[in-house]
Formats: sequence, structure tokens, C-alpha cells
Amino acid sequence: MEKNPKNIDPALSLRPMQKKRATSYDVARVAGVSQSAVSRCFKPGASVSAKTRAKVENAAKKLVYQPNAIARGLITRRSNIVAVLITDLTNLNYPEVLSQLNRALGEKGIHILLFTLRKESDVDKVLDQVWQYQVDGIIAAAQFSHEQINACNDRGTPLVFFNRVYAESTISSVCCDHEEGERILVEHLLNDNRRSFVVMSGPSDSSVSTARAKGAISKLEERSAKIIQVEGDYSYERARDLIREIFDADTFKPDAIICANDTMAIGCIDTLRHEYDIKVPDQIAVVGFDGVAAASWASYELTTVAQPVERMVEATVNMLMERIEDPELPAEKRLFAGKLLRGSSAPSS
Amino acid sequence: MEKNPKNIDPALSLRPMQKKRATSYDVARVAGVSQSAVSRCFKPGASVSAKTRAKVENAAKKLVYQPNAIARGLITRRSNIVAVLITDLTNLNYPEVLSQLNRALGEKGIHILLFTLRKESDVDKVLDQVWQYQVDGIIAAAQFSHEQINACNDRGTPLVFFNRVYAESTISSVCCDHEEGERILVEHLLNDNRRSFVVMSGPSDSSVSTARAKGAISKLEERSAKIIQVEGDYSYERARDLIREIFDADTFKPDAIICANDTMAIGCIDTLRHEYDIKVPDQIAVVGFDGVAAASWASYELTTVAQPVERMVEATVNMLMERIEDPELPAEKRLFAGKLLRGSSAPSS
DNA sequence: ACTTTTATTGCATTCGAAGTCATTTTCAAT
DNA sequence: ATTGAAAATGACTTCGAATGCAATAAAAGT
Repeated sequence: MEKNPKNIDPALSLRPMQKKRATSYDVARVAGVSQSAVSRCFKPGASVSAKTRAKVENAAKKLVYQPNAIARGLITRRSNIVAVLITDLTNLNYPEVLSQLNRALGEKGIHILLFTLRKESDVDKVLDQVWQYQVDGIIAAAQFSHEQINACNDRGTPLVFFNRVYAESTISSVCCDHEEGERILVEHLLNDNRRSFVVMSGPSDSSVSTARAKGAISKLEERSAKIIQVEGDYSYERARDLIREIFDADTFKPDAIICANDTMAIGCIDTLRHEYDIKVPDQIAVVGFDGVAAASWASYELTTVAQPVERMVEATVNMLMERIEDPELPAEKRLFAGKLLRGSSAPSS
Repeated sequence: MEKNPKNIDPALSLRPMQKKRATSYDVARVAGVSQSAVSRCFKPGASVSAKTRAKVENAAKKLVYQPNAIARGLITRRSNIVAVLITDLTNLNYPEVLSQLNRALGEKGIHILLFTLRKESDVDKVLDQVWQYQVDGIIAAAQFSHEQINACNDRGTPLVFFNRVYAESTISSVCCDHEEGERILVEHLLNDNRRSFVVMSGPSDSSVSTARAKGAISKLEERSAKIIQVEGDYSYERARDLIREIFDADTFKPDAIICANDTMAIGCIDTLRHEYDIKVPDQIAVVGFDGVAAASWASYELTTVAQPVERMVEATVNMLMERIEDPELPAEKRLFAGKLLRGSSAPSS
């Protein structure tokens, strides 16, 4: 190791440490066995004698050998990679989702190839990349067109949607029950004697927002409450602007605002308090959805519905893995109830 | 498309669409050219006649062919994948970082294999995975031991740290100038006639926290201000508890609190206002660091230093790519100044 | 028309691990 | 000692695309 006995062109020795990683052949040579034997040592449950295994393990350690997952993937047709497509990473609860996904998949030896999407139109471009990497499956927290879904089916790539549902029975998904969650929230507000509502939805192309709005409105109509509906975009700023529009117009006097997510709810609360000097929740109640960390901050103590992220992720990963093992499995939809988080009863600012 | 003219065993038609994707050989056969020709059609700048290219492109379209990135990676020794290791995805500004990274790398045709770390001790396990996937480089927003860094060097895997600096000149990193940022914040507070300070750091094993605390304290000592130092963990809850300890003890009367991140600053503000009825910033000023979205919310209007995430990400990606192209490039450290975001002067609650 | 030069093309090989299969070794049972 | 079953082993092939090289075709020059 220390000495360099061969007399070679010094220019050559200036070259970087040979970057070539050791291969199974190198290990085989050092261990004095065949390449097959080396391969078997790295395959759980393969037939290898203790002697051989010891020789190989020594050699592998000496050469700092790690099997090449790329080469392995080529022959096994399993990359042990799944693509995670996710829109809007800035959505406050996606980091949690991602981190949980990584943990759950990691436990099964699966890795995440991450794709973040800005616009829905990116899906096509991204799917092209996804095919090239021969991923074992796809987890999508983004809206797909039917062509895109069919493309996945045609190629036999298992696909599970996270928080997106499609009517078709052939599409697997894991979803929080947004509709029912909203109904619970509304029930809560009605019990609190709220009667005039603003329903602030998310962007219209978001199926999550649509489901939430639908849940809220269905319940409100059952009780024939007064409603106006406004379209936000999940952002604090847009919520602020909408509140201004409503309260500057001064034609509708709501006593409750139902927001499609927590961020907008917080935007509403801040704007009501700081710009209109309205007490929340005394004069107007505001509810959100998601249960993000900020919802429980003392300034807000927001009433909201938290998604059971951990269970949902667990379900997503299990469903995907099952379908990777057996692509014949029929599609399945799983719906998880959200958990109502009640803000404190009277935190006037 | 509509009709299925061939009379085949129905059992066969029940089988799934053949999952086998088309290979370059399939395309070659259909196009009536050699596999090499197909390969060249997908390599920019290769020598192919217009005639051949047309034939191949037609065939490729017909077979929905996508080159297999796994196989390509094996021969070219370039996976076009970089590993991104990131601790604590729940840190509020990492989603932004990730999303930017994805964009910047995507533009260069590089993909992200994502690893989220719960504990620092996970780095070893994760690095093993990283080697197996023959990634072209590593971007690390996590603390590495020197052995771990050396391991990367030994294998010739370019490594760039994001927001972690090491004294060694051989380690590349992109970092926000936390120290100087704090000094600016402190300057700001001193100009505002604040004299007694609490410095609330992050966890002691975080080099970012250390740098920030160091910057604040150096400046404070220059001006011989009164200081106490407490150790938080970047979380809202811990900040709240620390505030309680300080104000319940009632031995030290600060008029400013310097928090190592925005989340703790927000925790401090909420606790001061809602539990101690202290006006922020009138009676006590609170400053944070990071410039997260919540910092600018009307309830807080936090004075903080925003990291120039976009520029930092750009720099990180460029540095990494350069080193992937030419592993001989010397290490480099780039330090970006943060931007002071002044909260409004008097938002008493 | 005929030689050069240059641009295309295909053959054969390569990357690294895994699986098939035939062969050899081991070890227990007779 | 002999047989048979089970376990271990290695030679060889495979996965799918890229590439060096030699062969060929097209273009250019004389």
C-alpha cells in the first residue's frame, strides 16, 4: 500500500486515485472464488458456504466493494427506485409527507427519485424521465390526465395517487376524506351558531380543493345556511386579498370563513384582526384544513382537520409495494378520516 | 386499435399487456437499421444521416421507445443522478431548497435521489446506499464526519455542502453568511437602543446554529451588551418553554431576543404576547433568521435575515456540475450574504 | 472517370451483477 | 465403503445501450 514499486510515467501517477470502483470480479479474484460466488454472498438466502462467505466478505471489505445497483437493476429489472411526483413543495404539509415516504420506503430498501412540479403541464415531461429510469412504481401527489394514467398502465408501472382521487375504479389512491372532514368542521361551526359563511376554496384545478368545497357546501346547504364562495389559491396573500374584497364591499356579513387549507385560514385571521379589527373567533370564526404546525401556534389556535399523514403514507407505500410484487392486483382506493383539531374557544387577539 | 383480429388463447389475452418495454434492438429491427444507429439517434451530436434519423424516429414513436437510463448509466458510468441528503425536512425553508434544486438540476438533465435524515447517525447507512447507486455527485445539507467526507473523496464522488462549512480547504460548500447576517441583525437592534439580550441558539450540534450564535455574540461583545445564552432546538415549542423559564425566573430582563431561526422567534413572540402580555416589539424586540413565509405574516412582521436560496442553489448546482465534469477541480467555498428583512416598526398586538 | 476525403453505418465488445445449469463437493444414511 | 440427496460452486449468458473500429457510401477534388 505504501510503496509504488513500478516505474511508470510520473504524469500517470499524478492522475487521480483511480476512480474505478471495485467490481464483483475484483472481489472474486482477491477472494479466490468465482464472480457468481460473490454475487451470491450479496443475495439474501442464496446458497453459500460459511468458508466462501468469509473469504468474500474479507475481500469485499478490503476493496471497499459495494454492489453496483445500476448493473443489478439492469439484469433483475428492478431498480428499487420509485418516482415521487409532487406539486407545490411549498405546500406546508408536503415536507412531512416526503420525509415519511422516505422513511417508509427506505425500510423496504426502496429509494426515491424526486420530481417536483411547478405546473401541471410538467407531468408529461416528467413522465418521460420516469420511464427512462425504469422505476418500479410511481407515487403521485399531482394531477394526471387520463392519457398519462393509461401510459403508466400500458407500461405496467404501478401507480398510486396520494390525495388525488379519480372516479375510475381502476386507479389506486390513498386519500384523506376531505369531504367528510369539511362536513365535520361545518357541523362544528353550526353548533357554534354560525349562520353566514364564506367558503374560500383553493385553485379550481385542485381536486383536493374541490372535494373540500363540496363537503362544506353540501353540509351548509342541508342546513340552508347563507353562503358565498370565493376562489383562492391556497396562499396567505390571496386569502388576504379576498378578505379585503369581501369586507370592503361590505354587502355580505359572514360570521364564519371556511378555508380550503390552513395557510389561507391564517391569512384570513391576520387580515381580519389587523386590517379590520375583527375579533377571531368571537365575531368571526375561521377554520382551515391540514393541521399544519402553524395552526396550533398561540396566535391562531386554529380549528382545523389534520390529515393522518403517517397512516396515509404507510398505506400508500404498502399499496404500491404490493402492486410492484404483483402487478395483477386490482386497484384499490383507501380513504382516511381526518382528525378534528379544535382551537381554543376564545383566543381574542 | 379497436379490433383484435387475432384468434389467440383467451388465457393469453387475460395476461397483462406485455410489460417488456421496447429496446433499441426492437427499434432497430422496425426501422431496418442497426442498434448502433438507434443509439446514435439519441445521442446529441452523433453522426447520423437525415434518412436514418427519420426511420429511427418513426420506429421509436411507433414502439413508444425510451432509452433505458439504467443500461446507459452502466456503460457511460454516468447515472445523471445526484444524491441529495437533507436533515430535518420539517425545517421550514428546506422545501424551497428542494424545489429549487430539482429545477436547477432538472435543467441540466440531472435527477435527484432523495435521502432524508432523522439522526446524524443515519449518514453512514445512507452513504452506503448512495455508493450503490453510482450517483454522479452528492449535495449534502447534513453534517458529515471527516471519515465520511474522505470516503466520498476516495471514491471520487464530488460532494458539495449546502449550509455546512468545514474549516478544511479541501471541502466544497455553499453557505449563507450566517455570522455576518447575525451581526447585521444585532447592529439593527443596537441602533434601536436594545441593551439586554437573550441569544437563543439552535441545537449545539448544528454548525449553522453555532455560526449564527457566534456572529451575534461577537457583535454584542464588541458593544459590551448584556447577554444570556440559551440553547433551543429550532422548534416553536422549545422556544416557548425557554421563554417561560427566563420570564418565570425573572432575574434577567431582556429587551431583545435573538433567535437562531424564525420558527423559534415566532414561538418567542407568541409566548411573550399571549402568556406574559408583553408587547413585541415595543417592550421586547425579537429577531429570527431564514426569512420563512410565516415571518412576514401580519401577526409577526418579523425582522429577520433571508437566505438567498435561489442564488445559493444555483451556485451549489454549478459547483457540483463543474466537479462532475472535471473531478480535478480544487474545492471551493462560496459564501452568500443574507438579506435583512425589517419587520414593521410597531406592530403591537 | 478516378482517386481522396469525409460522412455514415454495422459489427463486436463493453459495462457489472445475477441467474441458469451442469458439475463438484459435502455429508448423512445405508 | 458405497450410495444418494443436498449443498456449493463456477462457466457462461443475459440485461440494454454506448462506443472503437473497420467497412461502406457519399461527396469532393483532380
